[in-house]
Amino acid sequence: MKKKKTTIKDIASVLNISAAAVSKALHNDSRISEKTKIAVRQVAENLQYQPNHLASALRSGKSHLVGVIVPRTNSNFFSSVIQNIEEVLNKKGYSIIITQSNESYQKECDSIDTLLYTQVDGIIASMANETVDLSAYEKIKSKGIPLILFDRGENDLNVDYIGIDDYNSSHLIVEHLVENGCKRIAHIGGYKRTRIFNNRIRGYIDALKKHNLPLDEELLTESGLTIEDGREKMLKLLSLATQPDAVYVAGDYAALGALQVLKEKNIKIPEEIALVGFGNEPFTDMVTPRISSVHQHSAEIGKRAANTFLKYVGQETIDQQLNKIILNAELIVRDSSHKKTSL
Amino acid sequence: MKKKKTTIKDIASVLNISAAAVSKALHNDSRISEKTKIAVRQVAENLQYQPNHLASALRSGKSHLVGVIVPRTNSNFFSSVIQNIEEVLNKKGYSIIITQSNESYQKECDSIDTLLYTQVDGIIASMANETVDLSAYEKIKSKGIPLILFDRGENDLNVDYIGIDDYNSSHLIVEHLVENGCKRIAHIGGYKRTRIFNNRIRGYIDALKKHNLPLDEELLTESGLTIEDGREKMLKLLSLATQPDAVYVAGDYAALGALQVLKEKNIKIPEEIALVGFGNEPFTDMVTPRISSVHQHSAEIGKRAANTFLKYVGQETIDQQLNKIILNAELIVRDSSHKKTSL
DNA sequence: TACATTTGTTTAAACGTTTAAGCAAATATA
DNA sequence: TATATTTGCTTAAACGTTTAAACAAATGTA
Repeated sequence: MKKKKTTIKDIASVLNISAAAVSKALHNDSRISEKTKIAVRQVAENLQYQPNHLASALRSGKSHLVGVIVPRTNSNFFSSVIQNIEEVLNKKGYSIIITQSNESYQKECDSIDTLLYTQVDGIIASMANETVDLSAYEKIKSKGIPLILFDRGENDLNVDYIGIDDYNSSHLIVEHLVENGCKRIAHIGGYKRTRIFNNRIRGYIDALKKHNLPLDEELLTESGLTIEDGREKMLKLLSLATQPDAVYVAGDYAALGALQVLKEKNIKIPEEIALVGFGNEPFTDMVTPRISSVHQHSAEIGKRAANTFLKYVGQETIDQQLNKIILNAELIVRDSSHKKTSL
Repeated sequence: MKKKKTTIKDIASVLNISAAAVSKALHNDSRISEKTKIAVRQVAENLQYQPNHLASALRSGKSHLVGVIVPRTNSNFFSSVIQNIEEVLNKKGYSIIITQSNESYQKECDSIDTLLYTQVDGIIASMANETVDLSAYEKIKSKGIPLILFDRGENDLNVDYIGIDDYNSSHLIVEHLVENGCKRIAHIGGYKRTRIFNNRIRGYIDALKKHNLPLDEELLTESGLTIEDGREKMLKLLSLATQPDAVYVAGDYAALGALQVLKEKNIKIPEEIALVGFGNEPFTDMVTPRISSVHQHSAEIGKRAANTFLKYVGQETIDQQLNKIILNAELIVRDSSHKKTSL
């Protein structure tokens, strides 16, 4: 019952030629006769030959494997990014190894170790919320492996980064809310230590200023942006002496939590309080009322990340720079923020 | 700038011992002195030694990599299964390579080839909707690599399978709908060629019989169960001479499509038509009205699948049997099927 | 005819590990 | 004391490829 795998040597011995000739034939080397090539391919087929990646990768020093680290896969954003990375890389003969950090720094370090151990040719990553210590990522750089960050990145690493213009997205949102007559706009934000959330907060603050709205510290909160966080922060906002008339939430899940609270309290959306999320998760279009949100061009981000990696392959020495690709995000206006009364 | 990676030989030459001794020291071999071990570990640390997986895997014949094939990762069910597979396997020193088939047979075949090429120690898979030709899967078996199927499986392959009791789930649903006074229950099903959907259809038919309800062929449809399919099939049901008073949809996305149509037509749910989905995707609890659905114990399925794989590791000859683990599913009753009037 | 080039192949080393076998020194056993 | 066992290491082969170097035979060139 023990299945012995066919190797290049088996093919060689059938044809009475050397293993090297077989290897070259399979790689279509110009110095091998057409006759031999055909014979080799035939025998390979018959014996169900499957090349051994471990051996070729070891010898050639290229594993043709790329590691992808994401906080989680069950968000539409990340799974779409992954899908597009895979699509681009598969075409070039690369496979990807996906790992989830579950927003845990420890898990992220483990993932990096596993990927380096597996001898990946490159790593494309989006950082966990928790991550502040960059030493694990420095390790990747020190191995001379290309590192590409997307969405959740860090300037200090001086590597390629692909993301959307978070700062400007906040401007789009605030502008939209102001146009709909909102004057007291709250922001349920992510943790400032994560660059993208910091940018959204800065954008929010500057946009308020631009529209001559006062910044009320009570209306600005930080959290992990889970559904539960959204509920909690929304309840807090509702308990204020003067409630906001709009809430801009930096993540769709938290926006959903906020929505639930508003509905439970029978607060009219968007008439009494307008709501805008971030990420354009499919469910924003499914709930009632449908939640306005920001589309992050996940497909484009995935493709760009993959192509950025490909730029480095074959390069002798990898000398990475802080090279940012910033895409314009798009505000998708839906029921939750579109006051028909203001038309 | 070119970073040369530290090998076992580098450590050996620093300490003036053989590479073999280093290897053994790192593996805590009993025949190596404590003194040497400490020295080796110290030097390894200093030189930032990272073992080369390719070399050890090639030599030992074990890659400690497991392939996971799913139709897609952006469904809560699959991502939860994956997360649990990973959790169990990581603890035992295995990493996983995730691939998505996107419900395409061709992509599935490519994935299998890639995984075999990568020399994975096993494959855990859920089949694409399209798949009818099993030869790619036979190939896995013929290589003597353990193959474990979950959710979407196939009896003919005679391998381990983990899933829920689809047949009985249909009974639970029909029973629940009957209890809520429904008499004309439609079923928007998946394609019969996929075992799980076939089982749901069989369960639906038998459950109707059990409750003395007539089977009306008009009320039973097959599709790919996308949102669009759900919309289409629902519209068709509404165009019938006598409309159903309940619809059981074999997938949550299609159920969502059906819900949208019902809401657009201002049909009261569940009073006029009750609705039940399948899969318990998070959004079923987010939409209005919240959709009743079947919880598939994704975490448990993931854990069981991983443990089933682990059962085979180290075994000289893999002799797989059709070994089914069938878990009881759970019906989560929500607004869309709970007629308060019947209380 | 003599030499150069091209063609088609072989040989052998290398990639970084693991591991069976061997061996000398130290320690235990009788 | 002589022999057996254990300890701690080394040597060398192996895993399945790739690839530089070598080489014989065929073909081209002058």
